[in-house]
Amino acid sequence: MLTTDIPPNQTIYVKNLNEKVKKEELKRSLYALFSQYGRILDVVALKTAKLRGQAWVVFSEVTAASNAVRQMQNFPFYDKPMRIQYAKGKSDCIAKADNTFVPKDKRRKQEEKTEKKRDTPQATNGVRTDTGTPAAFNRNGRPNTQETTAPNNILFVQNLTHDTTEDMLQLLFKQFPGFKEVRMIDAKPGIAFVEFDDDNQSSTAMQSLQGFKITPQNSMSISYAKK
DNA sequence: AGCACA
Repeated sequence: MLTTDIPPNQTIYVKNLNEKVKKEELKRSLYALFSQYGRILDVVALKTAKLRGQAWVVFSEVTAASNAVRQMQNFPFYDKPMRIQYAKGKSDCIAKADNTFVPKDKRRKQEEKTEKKRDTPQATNGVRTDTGTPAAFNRNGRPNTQETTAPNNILFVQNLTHDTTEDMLQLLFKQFPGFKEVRMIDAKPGIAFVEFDDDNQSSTAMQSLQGFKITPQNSMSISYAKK
């Protein structure tokens, strides 16, 4: 059968990643790309011989991971189709929240005595049933700080981190119909122009990605470019 | 291909 023999996990295991991409950029892009499926608690990527080309993305909910596994399967990411599965084990950041974390030197046997689970763990009260939620849904609760610039098929993106690349933005914007290209200016880091075929398509992308957190602390600000 | 927490 397919690679579905691994039980669901709130962490996804992503492989076939482009190994030329630097680790920090890779993590940032994965964060940006997968944020549309839910809250991301951690992204782990190592560049060791054994672990390059792979990454783990930890979601706060299993349902988010499930949607990501299905919907982003084979997504062309830095020119290579992503292969996504559930992770085999539990991420450390989850184990720490669980109180089941054991430092790495003691992991030779994880034989657990199947001790009684408490009925009231702390973080299972807000289960979200987001099946069928469309992709590229941004859940920042901020009001729309709409500029008064007239609609334009070209968008003006601000508040990017200075190491944001055209490739990273392309990954985000090309999900929307009518996408043409991303342009950045070396002399002006932190901003970008994104072109669509027409005003309606640019507007749709703008509304979906407005305030999108490109990192946990940087939200993109999008307006129409001036003519 | 490769399942870790530099």
